[in-house]
Amino acid sequence: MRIGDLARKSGLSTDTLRYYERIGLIPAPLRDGGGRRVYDATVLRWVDFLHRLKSTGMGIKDRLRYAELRMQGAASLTMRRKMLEAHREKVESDIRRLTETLEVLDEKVDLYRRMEAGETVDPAFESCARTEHAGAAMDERTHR
Amino acid sequence: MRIGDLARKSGLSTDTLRYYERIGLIPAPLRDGGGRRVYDATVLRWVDFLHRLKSTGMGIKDRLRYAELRMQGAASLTMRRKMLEAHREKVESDIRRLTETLEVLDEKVDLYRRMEAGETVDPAFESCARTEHAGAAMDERTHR
DNA sequence: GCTTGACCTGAAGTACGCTCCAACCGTTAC
DNA sequence: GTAACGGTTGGAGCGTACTTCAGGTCAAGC
Repeated sequence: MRIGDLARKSGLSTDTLRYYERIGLIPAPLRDGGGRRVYDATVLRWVDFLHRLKSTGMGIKDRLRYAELRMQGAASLTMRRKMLEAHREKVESDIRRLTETLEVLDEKVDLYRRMEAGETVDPAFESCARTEHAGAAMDERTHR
Repeated sequence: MRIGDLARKSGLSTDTLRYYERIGLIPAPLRDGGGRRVYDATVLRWVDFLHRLKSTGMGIKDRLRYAELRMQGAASLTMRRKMLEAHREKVESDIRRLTETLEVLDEKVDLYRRMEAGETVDPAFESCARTEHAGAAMDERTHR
C-alpha cells in the first residue's frame, strides 16, 4: 500500500500523512526501490484510531505521547491504559456538555419559532439563566 | 460591571473579552468617565451562550455571523433559528461519535487490563476493525 | 501626594494542525 | 521516447483563537 492508497482509505491527505510521520505520530514505513513509502495494512487501524482520538478532543501532545508509548511496546501498556481512561473521562464530560447544549438549542429554537409566529413571549423567560433570550429580546425591543 | 467582573463571572480572561469585542462577537459597551468599559448584566448571558457555541464546536466565522444577525434584531430571527438548527444537527452527530468512542475506549481499556494481568489474548480480536489492538499487539510481540 | 491595582491601546507573538509550493524523481501506458 | 501520474523533499504560509507585551492612564486607599 502506497501513501495515496492509505490517504484514500483513511480519509487523510498525503500531506497530512507525511506530516504525521514527521512529527512522530505514525512510524516511518519501509520504502520501495524508488524511495516511495510502502505501508502494511495494520497502519490503517492505527491512523484511524489516532483520528478518533483527535476528533474526540485529544490534543497533539497527548497523541504524540501515546504514539511514543505505543512504539515502546508492551512495557507501556499500563501507561497507555491510564491515558485512555483519562480520555474516557473527558469524552464523557463532553457528552454531558453536548447533551445539555442540545436542550438549550431546542428551547431556543422553540422560542424563536413562537416569536416568528408573532406570539407574545412571556417575560418570565428572563429568569432562565441558561439562555441569552432576554438580552437579545431586550435589544430587539429597545433598538427599534 | 467592569471588565474584570465580567471576566470572573464568565470564566474568560479580560484579554479574551476585549478580543471578542474587537472582532465583533460582543457589542462595544459604554465607558465610564475614565474610559473604562461598563457592562450591563445581560451581556453575561450572551458571553456564556457564545462560549457554549464555541465549546460545542461552532467555529469563529459562524459565531461572528450569529453575533451579526443578533445585532440586527428581530428581523434576523429566522436566520438565527436556522443556524441553531444546523448547529443542533452537528451537536447530535458529535454525540454519536463520542458515544461510539466511549465504547471503543472501554473495549481497549478492558483488553489492556487483561494483557496487564498476563492473560493470553484471543487472536480473534484481530478481526475487530474498530481498534488498532492487532497492530499494536503484533508490534509488541515481534519487537521484543 | 503617592502607591497600588485595574484598566487602556495597538501590535506582535504563540500553539495547533495542517496545507501548499517549488523543484525534482521514478514508474507505467501508449 | 514521452507524457501523465504519483511520489519525494524542505520550507513557507495559513486559519483559528487567543495571549502577551510595551507603554501608558485613571481612581481609590493610605
